[in-house]
Amino acid sequence: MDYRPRDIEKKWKTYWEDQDVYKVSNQSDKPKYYVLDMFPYPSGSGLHVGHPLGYIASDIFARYKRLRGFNVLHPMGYDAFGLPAEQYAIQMGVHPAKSTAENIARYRSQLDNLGFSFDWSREVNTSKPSYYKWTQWIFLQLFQHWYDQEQAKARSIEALIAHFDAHGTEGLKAACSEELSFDSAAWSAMDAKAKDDVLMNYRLAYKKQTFVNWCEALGTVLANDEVKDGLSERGGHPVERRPMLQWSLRITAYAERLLSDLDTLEWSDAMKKMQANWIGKSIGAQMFFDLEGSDEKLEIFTTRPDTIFGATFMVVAPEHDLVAELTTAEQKGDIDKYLDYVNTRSERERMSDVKTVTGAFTGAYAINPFNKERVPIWISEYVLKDYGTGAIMAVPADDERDRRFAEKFGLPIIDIIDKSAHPGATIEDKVGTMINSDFLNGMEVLDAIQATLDAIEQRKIGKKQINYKLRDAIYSRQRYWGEPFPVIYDAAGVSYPLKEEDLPLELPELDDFKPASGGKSPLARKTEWVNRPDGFFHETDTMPGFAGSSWYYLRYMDATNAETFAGQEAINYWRDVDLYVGGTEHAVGHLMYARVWHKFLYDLGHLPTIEPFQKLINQGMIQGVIEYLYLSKEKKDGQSQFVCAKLAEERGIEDFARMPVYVAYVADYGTDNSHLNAEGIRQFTEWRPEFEGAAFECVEGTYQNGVFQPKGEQTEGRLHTKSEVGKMSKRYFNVINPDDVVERYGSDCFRLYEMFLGPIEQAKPWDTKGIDGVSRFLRKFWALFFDGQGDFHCSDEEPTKAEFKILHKTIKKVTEDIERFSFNTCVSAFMVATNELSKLKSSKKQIMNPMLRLIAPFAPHMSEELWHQLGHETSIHLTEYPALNEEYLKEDAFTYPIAINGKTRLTMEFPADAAKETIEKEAVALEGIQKWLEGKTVRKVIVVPKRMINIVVG
RNA sequence: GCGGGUGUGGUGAAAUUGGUAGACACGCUAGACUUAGGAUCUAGUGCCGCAAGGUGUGGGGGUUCGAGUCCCUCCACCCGCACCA
Repeated sequence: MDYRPRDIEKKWKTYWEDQDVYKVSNQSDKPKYYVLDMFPYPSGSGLHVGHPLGYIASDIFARYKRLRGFNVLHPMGYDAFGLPAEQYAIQMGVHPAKSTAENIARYRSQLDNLGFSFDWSREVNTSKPSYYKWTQWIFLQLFQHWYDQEQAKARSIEALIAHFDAHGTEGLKAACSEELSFDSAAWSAMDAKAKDDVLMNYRLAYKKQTFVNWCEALGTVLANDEVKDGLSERGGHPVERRPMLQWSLRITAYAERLLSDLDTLEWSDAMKKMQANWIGKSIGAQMFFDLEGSDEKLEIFTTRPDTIFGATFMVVAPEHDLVAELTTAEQKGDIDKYLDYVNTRSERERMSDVKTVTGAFTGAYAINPFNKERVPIWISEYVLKDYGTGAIMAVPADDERDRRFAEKFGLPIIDIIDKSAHPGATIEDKVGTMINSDFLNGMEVLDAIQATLDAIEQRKIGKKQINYKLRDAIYSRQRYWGEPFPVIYDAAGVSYPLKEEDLPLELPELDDFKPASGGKSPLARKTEWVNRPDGFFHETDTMPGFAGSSWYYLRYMDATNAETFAGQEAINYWRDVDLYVGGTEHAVGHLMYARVWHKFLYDLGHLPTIEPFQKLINQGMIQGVIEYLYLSKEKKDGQSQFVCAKLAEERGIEDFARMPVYVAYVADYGTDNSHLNAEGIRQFTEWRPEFEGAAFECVEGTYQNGVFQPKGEQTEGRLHTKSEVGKMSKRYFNVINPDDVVERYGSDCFRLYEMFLGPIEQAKPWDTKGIDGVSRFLRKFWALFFDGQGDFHCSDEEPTKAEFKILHKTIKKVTEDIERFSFNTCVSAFMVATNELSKLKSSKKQIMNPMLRLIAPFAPHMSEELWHQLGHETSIHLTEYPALNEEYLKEDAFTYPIAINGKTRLTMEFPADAAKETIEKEAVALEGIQKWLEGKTVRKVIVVPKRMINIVVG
């Protein structure tokens, strides 16, 4: 019988489905294990060979754990709300629900092609009302809770109101937008709107006027992690800072727990660092500076209070609330001019240009609380509104940026730290002895910091404070394709939560998805929906992409529950995700939000664990080869001219050589036109070396939405390329569809090959060449079961010791390697075993039966087929993992490498239990060794049992 | 600039605690078979050398009987963050 992977695979796929082999129950005596993949956003271009890498690894692990006796939850679903579907809707007029459903169908068929053991009965789709009902429900919980810093947990708004009724803000320690102070009488005197505003100051989901990342091209605001280098992560459009009334999540309330609980997780150090950096904890002091001629105080934050005597000026952010008040009449011109300049600067410019020193003097002075010196107050964009208090004391002697600023504007610099004892120390290192610093003189920096902190608290001019870089997450999107907010407003603008029984608040139908005017969501145009019959108004913003993905792993535990987001029993059984597999691109976004939601639900008593994802594995990206094409045209003067340079400019690509290949219009290529499509466009989905330097005729043009539009006249030129390893993407024409590979080699081969490519966490370019080796291996393995006539011939004969040894060596190696997620070496181990068994012409049931169970997680179809050929009636995937018997691994002898001065010269076999002395004596006496010892003295002989022998001579 | 990572044959890579560097594959070379295949099998394949031998894990230095592995230093590339007070 020949190995025909596609026939086998279809047969067993149907069998598994019919038998519900991968269905998992929430009740079991077995220990639980939860293996989760980051669910995909079903994009229009389908899966490419890079996507399944993590899914294959997690599937192998899930199957392995199942065989080892665990009740394994291994689900899959779709993150189905999002921008691309909506962009597509705007362009093509297709409803996002329709295109999303089509994309999901395509993803499903691609996933089904790869032999995954997902329990599809638990599939989630974040855009379905039955799912987003609970996204809205969790949002309402966030809306109706606040964070009590004293108890370090979320508490109900009712408790907060009770506190206000009794004590006002007295004794309240709460996470809030700004510190408020009122007594109970003032609270009860407030009208509904005022009370609503106060509560918004504390709610974990709150609405507030804030500076947000506005993306004009997308017509919506974006969260910080959705902005990269001042451009939107999706689409790469410019983003600007703009004040807008927006929903936010008070994730900063959880900053400390997010940071400290990282210690409980098995994540890579890199991943923990990324999270820690994003949280950005720093310990320092809050300090108040009196303002000359004003009752106001200027609040600053510093991590270096010890440098207070070197503070020769203050800098506040241009957007700081006090700027207008601080500015004196004669400085108003300068300040206004500077503010105009700041306003013209895009976020992008601001970020890319951090070297230029700019600023303006307000004319106002602050008073140094320690030495009562007058300190001028400046504004500059290097001080950020969002961090700390948006104001600093500048110490040019001890801070690089302050120094540059002082030098540019001629401000005084007072040396305060003597670093002469620390030659290599940089300006920012916390070492040295204090000078010119009054009571701090002579102290070491670290002591001085503590002494200053004490003095600050003693003099009541500030206090020790902890600051975080983490910002609250902007939670509003001015889009259609997202979860509607379950919040309504009355005519006065007071907000009310929808009742739980009114959930889900379904997304209304719309036929035009373009944003409404004035930065409003498309929903705002549907006035009959916005204006409710009861006189209230709907919120028209929708929730961001990360809403649905922040808790989907909980829904899988009990995916069809209509009463609650997941039943308590199911949650208490599954608890948390044991293994989470996904890309690093979610290091700060998704993983941070999911952790906050988890901790919040834990606070409310819905979850038994403090963290959602115990172990995290980041699969590396599978890259493609990008062939960039450029055209050169011979000019009369002999110099070549790059025709594409102009095109590149139009397309906003700075480096012409980085242009994707498809822009070329090749009218003729020698006599062979087979590489041209119907329009005569060469889409270089593969590159042939002979194209390099080939002459051709071309016209310039653009390529949009699959249509080439020629511009300009035909010219002659030459073709040049440059290749580079990079992202696999539709726009580079380097996408390889797993379906094509599977069709040719089978999905077992595809799975094995993706694992064989290298370590799971490493990025690597896809190269189909090596797959033949894996394919050969599978056929060789298959052939072990059949004789020369193609008849099944696995015998009942008792295996030899050598055969048992091959089996158990492989069991040991594969088991250890799976446990450390080293799947590439597992595949090697299978190859080695197969090569050895082939050589022995071994085909015995006692060997092949366990061997099949060992390889089953990797090659589920083939192993199932052979398992049934061996006479079994039930699925191999429901059996037990083969047991290791170390007895077979015991060696009678060991082949020692014998080295002289560390260089291996020859090898010699000794009995495993040979005494050190015997080995030493015999090794030195060997003829092959003696010739190396001539004329030299043996100084020492090192014998490490079962390792090596080293003879030291001199 | 800061933080993290990686550097090993022509290629993907392996070497789990310091102990025979290059397992396993791809590719290449030679050969066998042939119902001529995208098939299979055999042998070889780090580099230099006919060989003996030498040499070799980004460069330089160190610790050690012994270093791809540990320490110092420099270089290159990749990823993340970036005026964070």
